Amino acid sequence: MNSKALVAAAAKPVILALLMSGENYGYQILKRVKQVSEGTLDWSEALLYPVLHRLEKDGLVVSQWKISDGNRLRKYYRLTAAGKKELLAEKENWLSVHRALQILWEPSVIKD
Amino acid sequence: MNSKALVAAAAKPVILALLMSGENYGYQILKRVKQVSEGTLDWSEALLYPVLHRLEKDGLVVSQWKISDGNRLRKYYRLTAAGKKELLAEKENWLSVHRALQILWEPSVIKD
DNA sequence: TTGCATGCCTAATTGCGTTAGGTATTATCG
DNA sequence: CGATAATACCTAACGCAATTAGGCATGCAA
Repeated sequence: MNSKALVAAAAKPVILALLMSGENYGYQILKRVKQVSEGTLDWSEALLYPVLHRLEKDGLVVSQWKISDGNRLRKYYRLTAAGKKELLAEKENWLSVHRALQILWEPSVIKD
Repeated sequence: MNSKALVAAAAKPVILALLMSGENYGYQILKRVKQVSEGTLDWSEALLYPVLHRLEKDGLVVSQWKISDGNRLRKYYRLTAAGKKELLAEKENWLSVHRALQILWEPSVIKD
C-alpha cells in the first residue's frame, strides 16, 4: 500500500486501538498490524518508533522496559486514560470521513 | 475535525470520488465536501487548490476555464481515465485500512 | 560464520497542510 | 450609494511528520 497520507492517518488510531487489547512492544506491534491488515499496512520501524515516542510525549501511552522470554529486553507500551479518550475521538473522526466517502462512492449521487 | 493526517488522507479520494459524478470547480467542491461530510470536512481554499493542481499535474484530472451563470469565470475539473483508475485504487487502500481498524476496534480481540 | 530474526534507535530529506495573505467580480443590505 | 459578504481563483513561508538510510546489540539456524 503506497499512499503516504493514508499511512500517516492510520498510524495513530491503529496503534491506540491495538493497545486497547493490552500492552505491547514495538516489534510485536509491527507484526500485529501487518497481520490484522492482511499485509496492507507493512510499517517500517522508522515509522513506528517516532510515532510511539510522540504518543508517549503527548501522554497517550506510557512505556516500561521489561525482560521477557528469558532474556529479551523489550519496551512495553500501554494506554493511559487520555489515550483511551483520544482513541474514541480518533475513531469518530475516522468514521465521519468514512461516511462521507461512502456517500461519494455511491454511483447515483443526485447533484444539488 | 482537527486531525491533519486524516485531512491529508481524505483529500485525494474525496475529490476523485466527487468528480466521479461529473465535472466541478473548486469553490463548489469545497461546499459539496462540507455538505456531504455534514461539516466534518471543512477545507480551506489553500488546501484544495494545491491538491487540484497536483492531481492535474499527475494526469488524474484535467481542467477547463468556463463562463457559467452568465458571467462567472470558473475552472472546471473532470476525471481522466487514469483518475478513475486511481480512484478505485484509493478506494481499495482506504477499505483495507478500514477493515483493519474495524478488527482492532472490536473489544474482544483474541491475542495470538 | 554468515545470515536472518528479534529488538531498539535517530538524522537528513522531502512532501504537504496550515497560516496568512493577495486579487477581482457580483450580490445584498442599510 | 456605500459597505460587507459571497463567489472564485491563487501563492509564499512555516512547521510537522513520513520516508530514506542508516546504526547497534543479541540469539539462532544453515
